[in-house]
Amino acid sequence: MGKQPPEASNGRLTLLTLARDLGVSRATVSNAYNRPDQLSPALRARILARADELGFSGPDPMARGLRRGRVGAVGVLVDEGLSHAFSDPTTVLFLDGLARELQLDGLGLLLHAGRGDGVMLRSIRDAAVDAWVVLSLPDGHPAVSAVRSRGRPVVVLDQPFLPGVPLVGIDDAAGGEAAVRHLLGLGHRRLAVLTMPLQAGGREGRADVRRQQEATYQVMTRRLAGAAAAAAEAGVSWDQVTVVECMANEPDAAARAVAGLLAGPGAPTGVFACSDQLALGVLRAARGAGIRVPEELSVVGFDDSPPARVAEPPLTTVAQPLRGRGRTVGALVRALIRGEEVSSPAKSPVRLVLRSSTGPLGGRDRSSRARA
Amino acid sequence: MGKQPPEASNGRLTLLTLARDLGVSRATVSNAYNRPDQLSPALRARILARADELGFSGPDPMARGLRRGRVGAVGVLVDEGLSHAFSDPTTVLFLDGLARELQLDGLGLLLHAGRGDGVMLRSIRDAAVDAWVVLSLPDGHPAVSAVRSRGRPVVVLDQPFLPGVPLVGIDDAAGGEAAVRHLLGLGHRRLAVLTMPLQAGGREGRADVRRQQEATYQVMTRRLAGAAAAAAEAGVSWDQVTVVECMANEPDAAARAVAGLLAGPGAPTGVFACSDQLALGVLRAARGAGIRVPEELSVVGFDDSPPARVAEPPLTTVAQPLRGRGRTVGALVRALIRGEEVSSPAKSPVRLVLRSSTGPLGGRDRSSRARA
DNA sequence: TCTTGCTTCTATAACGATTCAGAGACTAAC
DNA sequence: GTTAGTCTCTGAATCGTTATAGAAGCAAGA
Repeated sequence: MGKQPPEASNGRLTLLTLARDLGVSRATVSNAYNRPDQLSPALRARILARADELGFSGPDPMARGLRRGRVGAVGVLVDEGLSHAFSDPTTVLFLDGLARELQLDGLGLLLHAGRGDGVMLRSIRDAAVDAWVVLSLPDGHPAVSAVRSRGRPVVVLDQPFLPGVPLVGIDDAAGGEAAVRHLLGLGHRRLAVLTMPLQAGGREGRADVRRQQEATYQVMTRRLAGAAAAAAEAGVSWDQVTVVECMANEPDAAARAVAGLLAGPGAPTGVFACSDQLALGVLRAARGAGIRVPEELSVVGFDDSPPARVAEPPLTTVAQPLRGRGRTVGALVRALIRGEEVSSPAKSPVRLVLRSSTGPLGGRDRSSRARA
Repeated sequence: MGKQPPEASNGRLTLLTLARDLGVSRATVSNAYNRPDQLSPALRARILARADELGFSGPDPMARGLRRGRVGAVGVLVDEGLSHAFSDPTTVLFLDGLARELQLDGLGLLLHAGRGDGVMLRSIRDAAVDAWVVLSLPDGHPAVSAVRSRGRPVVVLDQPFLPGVPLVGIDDAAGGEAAVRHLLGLGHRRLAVLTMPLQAGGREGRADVRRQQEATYQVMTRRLAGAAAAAAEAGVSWDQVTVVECMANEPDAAARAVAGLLAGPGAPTGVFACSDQLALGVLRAARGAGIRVPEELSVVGFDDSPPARVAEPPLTTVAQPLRGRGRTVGALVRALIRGEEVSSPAKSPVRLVLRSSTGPLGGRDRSSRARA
């Protein structure tokens, strides 16, 4: 009998308390929870039964985390507030896929939302997590460097690009190209493109080429580049295409941003909205202005989120694997936590889903053309 | 010079590494981060600068958590999957309010979703959190007892009721009563009530009184009781009111559940849906069946969630403070973590918001009656 | 009988920080 | 010159667990 550890008269229930009570060692109690093969089934049963009796709910997660070097949680960094993030079906599906995948290893999701202010940075410094997932943050967002300096594995969705950090993304340029090519193919020449905020904070209104290139949201830059490529291919100068930036990735913002445009002279006959959320806003604005879709106005969205399917009319849109991206990111995170080396997977291809929000220029055809 | 701690040649950067490097004690480095008043500004600056240089991102959260007894995270328990929870605007707003309030103390949100299976229970046991928030879980959900046994503060939203555990809720009965009284006041006598799942799993179709009373979701029980009280008051037997249970709290589920009802003989002229999500489904079903709202059918929702305002037509609904409930719960959690004693606040009152989805029986009035 | 091996359990050393009591040095007051 | 007080900083104890090495007991094989 060596030096006795101090009396655990603390009140708090610990492994030691239980061990004393049962007359066994701490290690044995620990093994009862973590390594059943290390002790006789009979003793294990006795320990667990007594634990239950005393109301001991197992080893303290913090101490275990310290000792083992992992806590079983993954930090998720999202832009803006939570309600903002959650009101976007795209994000929600991503998180769902991510959570499902991580649950395979019993990993939880620790959400961090904010604009990168002091509070957010502090909570990043202090967060007990095994890895990080960065969710479409703009280049230069302070939270990103805060996360990197924590020295834990990181996986990025869409952006920013960080050397040596796995990134899961899609071929945004191809998506933008497909959308605009589709509109051009239907005969539309008076085009408008609606973008999410191009820089943190956002700004409502026309975005000239300069603003387009200065965008800190590369996803937008790439989709616009694709759109421009399609235009060039059809001999349409990019200058003739009205690019409008919205204050936020929400239907309301889009509806506000296009209201004037749709009513004005030389209104576009085809609109490519860089997200379904924005496209829904366009539909709403059109309905408000008495403009028929697709007879008078064709609208293409991006994402193929659930609301796109039930929209009135159902949206033609660029589909990307939403929940699937979550699972992919989750799988990478799990591998990184296991200590494996991983690299960015190939960008998922995108695919244009044709529904009823687009039609030939001047078309009067009301028949359903859904070929999804 | 007493016994030297072992060489920190580990590779990993710790307080000790930094202390050695600078020729100061661990305690001083710790103070540089946590108690600036405990050392000279000059030394503190030197320490932080050197930390930055070496890429040391501050004290290890796990070790700090163990020593201090808190980690800076709050566990949130939600029913079903995350996507399910997030697709409900009510939940999203609640979480947003909760996150904002918790952020005041630098607390993050650790999400746990699931049906109470082994995986979920295990992740509850292993989660490093300072407190728990239980989000409308049915009575007897296994996750609830798992959480309670962890011995940390708990706050419940809506249900289940747990002795000694603060609960934030609203006056559901009054809400149900107001909704049905409103319909009765407009002259409606053929009524239907649409409920969310009454028990875990849900079931689609008519719910007889027995099923209503066996509901494990007390929120439903109470709203139904209120509705029944209003009916009784007007001399309408509860038996004459068609109560239909939906498979899920989603518009689609509601639309499916009422499709037959609206088409059939003796179709109701007034519907009280126990949530806006369900009410939206009713609107959709009505539109699909060519039934005009409110001329031929009046619909009342519950929650006053954002979609209710932009619905077509805008929903008459029972308003409850959505984001506000999140803040209230957050404030309670913060107080509990500080060690204060708290008790359940009074149930927030509810209030009927009149919009355009309800009208007098047989009414043909198309003028806007929004008085919200 | 001695060795070998297996099973079951224990003692002890980390894990990386925070906190408390106090050591020195220096200043201010008497 | 002594005492008291203030600033800085340090040493050691502690948080509750897991991992490692090894002890004790027993059975089997040579």
